[in-house]
Amino acid sequence: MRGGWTLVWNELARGLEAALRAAGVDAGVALERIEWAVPRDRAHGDWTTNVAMTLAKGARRPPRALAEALAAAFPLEESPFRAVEVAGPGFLNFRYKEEWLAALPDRILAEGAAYGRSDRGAGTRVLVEYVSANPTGPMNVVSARAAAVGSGLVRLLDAAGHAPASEFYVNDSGNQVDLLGESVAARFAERIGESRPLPEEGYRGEYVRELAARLPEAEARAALSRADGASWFRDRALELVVEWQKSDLAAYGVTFDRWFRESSLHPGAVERTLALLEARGVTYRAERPEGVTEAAEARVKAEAGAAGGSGIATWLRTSAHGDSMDRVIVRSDGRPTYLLPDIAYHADKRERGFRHAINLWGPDHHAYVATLGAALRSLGLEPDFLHVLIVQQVNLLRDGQAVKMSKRAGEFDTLRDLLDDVGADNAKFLFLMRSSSSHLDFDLELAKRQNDDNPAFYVQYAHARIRSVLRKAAERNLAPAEGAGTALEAGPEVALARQLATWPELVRGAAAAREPHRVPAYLVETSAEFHRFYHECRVVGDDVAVSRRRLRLCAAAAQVLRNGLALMGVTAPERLERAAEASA
RNA sequence: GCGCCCGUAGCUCAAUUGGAUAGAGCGUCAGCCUCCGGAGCUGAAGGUUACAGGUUCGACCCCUGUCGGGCGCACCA
Repeated sequence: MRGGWTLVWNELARGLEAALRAAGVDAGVALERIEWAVPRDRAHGDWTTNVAMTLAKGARRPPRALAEALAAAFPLEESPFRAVEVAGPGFLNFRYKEEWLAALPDRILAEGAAYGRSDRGAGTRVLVEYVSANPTGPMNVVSARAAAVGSGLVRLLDAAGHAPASEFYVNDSGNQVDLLGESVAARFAERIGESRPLPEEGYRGEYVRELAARLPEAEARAALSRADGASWFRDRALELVVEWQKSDLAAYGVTFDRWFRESSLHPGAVERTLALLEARGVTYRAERPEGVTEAAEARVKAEAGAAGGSGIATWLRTSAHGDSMDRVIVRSDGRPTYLLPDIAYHADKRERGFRHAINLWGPDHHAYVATLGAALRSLGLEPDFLHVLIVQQVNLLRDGQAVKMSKRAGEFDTLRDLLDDVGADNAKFLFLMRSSSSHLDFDLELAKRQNDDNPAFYVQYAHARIRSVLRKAAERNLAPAEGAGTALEAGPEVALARQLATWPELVRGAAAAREPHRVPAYLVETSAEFHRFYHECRVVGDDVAVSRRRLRLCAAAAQVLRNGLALMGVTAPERLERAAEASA
């Protein structure tokens, strides 16, 4: 084990290995698959494992008997545990030594911001791509959710010992940006009193006029009269929108290691990828797909009669890797479809050394997961290279009523609107609170509330409250105890210390499952545990020894809250100002 | 028609990758401030995990089917 991290599961694994040897069980590779958990029910101890049940069959011993043997052979003396019990069908339940818990606040404070970090990810390089909103307009609230989840996931992976990088894929080729350029050109013409039609499918939002107003006028006038002026407007509009997106995300506290331009893949990487696919023999030229599942068959027939079947195209055999049908990668007119540069982009990620690509996509792309995954496998990438997280839609509510979002009219709630309304901390906390795969009701009023209706506030309040107590203690020249404290008092003190002890495991598990929403849930629990402790235990009191011990525990709790909030990109305030007007 | 996601307390959501008696917040009801931040805390009520089968020591989780909701099914991106 590298580093000085407090990792209870390392202690457990070491002890268990010894116990297995002593019990004559050859766990072999199974040891890697053993699950350790903090039981939901505290009556079941501080840590539990089902190892006896999972190894029983291989060891040809009844789970209960195996558990008894392991419990007897577990070297408790040098472990953080005073007892191990066998329960139920064969669970092994461990209980902390009092002195181990009493010393925990010291370790937490010594490790500081590193408490909770581990090397379990073994430095695996992971590229997290998120938001990647089309550079054609303002970002919406789903992008805000993706930004919160994506940046949180990157920090979480880093804390768990992976080597993550973040990327925003700028879709700067194709019809959409051409249309944006045309739309801006039309609005610029309108601005200077000339006539240039807004394209049928053009962008009509008010922001297009704002973009037009920010163009350098002389150059824009010149471009307007040139035959090839459209590309000038497209390029300028694109740069303005990308800068706009960058600054909005920065205001939200979200930055990326790289903004990757799709245009950089054309034509070199795209052509190389096509050649590679052809060399692997996974493409063919035809008018119709050859590989089609029975389910998609009817649809293909229907399409053939309609607009489709317009000539000989190049197809990729994605159906060989689980897609419902083969897909066109080069149209009959020779232009690549969106799929080909996407494959090239992901091949590029792999070539850059990333072992996993985690993509956060909107709900409208979930059908594409199977297609891209199959395409990458047909290129020879590892089956587990691509991992897509669907970030589900957000329903904005105001006092329980749906807020209307009409994209057509250009009147929709943008990421910026959201920030201005509820603030970055509240937005991020609430977005991260829920599993990203489930639809989210986001109540704008609740998000601004300064009480425990609002979990972001609740956790920040707990932190500020602790800092306030520490300040109060300092006024009385009371400092937290140094060195190993005396044993904690049974009840709230021990309960709080136990809660703090599980933080590293929470980080590890959340990172492994790629579920950042476990972090805010843990922080809410920890805050509640602190408030309970605070309510029952006078911290700054007459007994100096007790005061200093409790201050130490408080400081450790604040450290854990701060570490958790940092993973979410949420601030941990030293004090909270009371809202100007109290609620009536 | 086909595919994917979802269905958990009145509401919004969890449930440590198949673990022990399914938990939080809100809302409802009943309590707690001579004292460190009451912006808080305690307790109660509230469940056939949509439904029906199956798999096994054990199922909200996996499999099959049914019902209900969302999304997607271009040589668009």
